[in-house]
Amino acid sequence: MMDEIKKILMIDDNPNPTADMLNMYGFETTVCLNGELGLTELFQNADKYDLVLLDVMMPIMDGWEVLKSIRNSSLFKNIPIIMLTAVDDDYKQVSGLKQGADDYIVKPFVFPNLLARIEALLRRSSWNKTDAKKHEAIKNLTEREKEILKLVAGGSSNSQIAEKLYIREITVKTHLNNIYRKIGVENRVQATILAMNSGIFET
Amino acid sequence: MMDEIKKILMIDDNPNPTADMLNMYGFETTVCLNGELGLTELFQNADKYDLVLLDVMMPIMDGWEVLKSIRNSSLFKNIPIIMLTAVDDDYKQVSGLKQGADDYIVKPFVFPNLLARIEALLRRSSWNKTDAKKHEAIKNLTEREKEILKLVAGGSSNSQIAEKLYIREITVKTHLNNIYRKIGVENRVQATILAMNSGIFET
DNA sequence: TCCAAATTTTTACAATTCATAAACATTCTG
DNA sequence: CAGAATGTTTATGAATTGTAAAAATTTGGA
Repeated sequence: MMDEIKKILMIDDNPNPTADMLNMYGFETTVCLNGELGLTELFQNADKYDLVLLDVMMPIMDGWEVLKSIRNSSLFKNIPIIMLTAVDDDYKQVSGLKQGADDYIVKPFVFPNLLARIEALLRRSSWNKTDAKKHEAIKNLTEREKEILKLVAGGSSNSQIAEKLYIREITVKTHLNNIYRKIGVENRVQATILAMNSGIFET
Repeated sequence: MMDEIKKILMIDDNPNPTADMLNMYGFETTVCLNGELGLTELFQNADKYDLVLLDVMMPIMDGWEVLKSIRNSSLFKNIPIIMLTAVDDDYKQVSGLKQGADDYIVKPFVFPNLLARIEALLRRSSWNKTDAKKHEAIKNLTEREKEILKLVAGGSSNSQIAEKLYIREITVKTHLNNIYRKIGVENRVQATILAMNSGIFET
């Protein structure tokens, strides 16, 4: 495997010059100027980012709320998150770590300090985009495939699925094999687990 | 099916005379004097109760917190809950309904009023103790069976499970069949779904 | 200790699901 | 319209999973 360029999602209404500096140091930094945009960007590109930089002080939706939303998604249980706290508020920092931040840094900060923390976190992080990639893959299934996956994840057998969809059982099998290949799993149980965790069937 | 006696869980630090009245009207009412006891009782007898009466004004853990805890459990997504609000606080009532209460009644109330709401709710409720029974059944599996179910719900195949537990694959199959029978499912996907929702593997 | 019950393991056979490859119809898109 | 993507169908062998009955082991109480 090659060492890829690490991608950082920076959610901050005032990201400069940090974002530019990070890019100069070899990262690829995407900036979102408020929490909602940040969440949308992250959720829509689940397999893209290696780390999130999250500012606490933002209008509308503050960093703690964004943090909670990210961690509430089973998809992002492990993505590294560094909080940028504007004030040296010990209580909040501790509660932030409790809520699932991996580290925090107090603003204003010295850039090498941030850099060191980012690199340390990336080094020891177990965050692996494989799962996220699979969730992405689920979203990219065709409608028919999603329909079938949904039924599988509901506990139906192939023959029951065939009956419900008015197609042959053998067709179901073919679809399933395509699904397994596309989402990178080996059998229907793994597909079920992925489908349940992906949450795409809630809408 | 016979019409069984409906069982009510009343979580209230001052349940009289309501509980007695309900029993006189043919319900079987269990009283818990605070939120924690109530939650424990409910969770330990997941397949017992048909409806929860929940007082808002309680020391330590108020009714809204209890409500949240109940609804947070995937097991009790649908159990009917009536909140007993001590003050006519519109905001709280609305937010309570939003948080998952099915109805509320303002204290002090006229008993027939409560009775009517309970009966209406029970009539139209889709709450069905089947799922809860299955979750109970999972708890009652033997250690070995739980171990195997956990591995199944993790996506392992029978041969992988056999390898991990140092037993024959054929033994795994037998255990699985016993598991299916005990928890009332038909195949490993259904067992997986149940296991994931039961949450018993979090401890 | 000894028995009975529960748990765990094993066997043999039946059924379902999976893998692979190929063809063809339909729908979507530039 | 042509090409691409999607959906359906077929066929066959391999692998995995499910069913039923029974033997071995462990556990707990009389």
